Amino acid sequence: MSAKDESYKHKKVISIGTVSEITGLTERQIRYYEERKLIFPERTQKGTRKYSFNDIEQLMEIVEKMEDGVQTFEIRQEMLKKEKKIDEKKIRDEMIRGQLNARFGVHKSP
Amino acid sequence: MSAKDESYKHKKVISIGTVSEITGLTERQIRYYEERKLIFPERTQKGTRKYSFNDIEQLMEIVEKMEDGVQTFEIRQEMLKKEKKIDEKKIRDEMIRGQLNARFGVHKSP
DNA sequence: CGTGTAAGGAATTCTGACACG
DNA sequence: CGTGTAAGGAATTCTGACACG
Repeated sequence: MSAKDESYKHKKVISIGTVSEITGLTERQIRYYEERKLIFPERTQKGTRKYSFNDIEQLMEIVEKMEDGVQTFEIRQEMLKKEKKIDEKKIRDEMIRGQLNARFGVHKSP
Repeated sequence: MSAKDESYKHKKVISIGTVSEITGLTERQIRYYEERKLIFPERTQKGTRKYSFNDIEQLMEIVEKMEDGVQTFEIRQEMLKKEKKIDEKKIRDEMIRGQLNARFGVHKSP
């Protein structure tokens, strides 16, 4: 996926009414999941929430988990675990990259 | 590009205020370009316009052409020409496919 | 805990029109 | 032709709170 496609997915441009239509959730529910830190819309200057397609996908996953009786608190914990794993992978990758550079790296500026 | 990425690009979910922010155009301008048939937003049930990322890109191109002194009428004509070319290619492709099928095609149902 | 709802206000969007040029 | 603007109305969104359970 190119960087451009990524920007489509992550750019926060969709207002809550549209998100409600797409996901089938009420605005109340969508705001509540934000309160529980499951999604993180941006705000315009005057305070209206803006969501990305990625947020919508996240909401779809939340819906499924809620239907399985999972509580928002647990969903949040799962999210934090996943983030942690990703961060750890990043650190590992950077370490490998750093060591390769230290031994075989090309130094561009003199 | 996968079908999913395509849907991000073409799904009409962005309201005019956001489009205005992103493109730098006034709402007046955006509505006018619609009147001139340069863009085709969808409408919600209650009549508010919804744009896609593709529409935004289209608007960016319009901006450049307008800066070059091209009139909306001419921009529309260019668009129609391009569409025509695409349609012609589609027909050619389908004819080739059809002929291949007629001679060597596999018939799935007996 | 998760969600519905009524309340009041602020911001958004829409249309049709007049204006300038 | 392309765009600005004031006008009036309708639809959207926001917050904080009460309710149920």
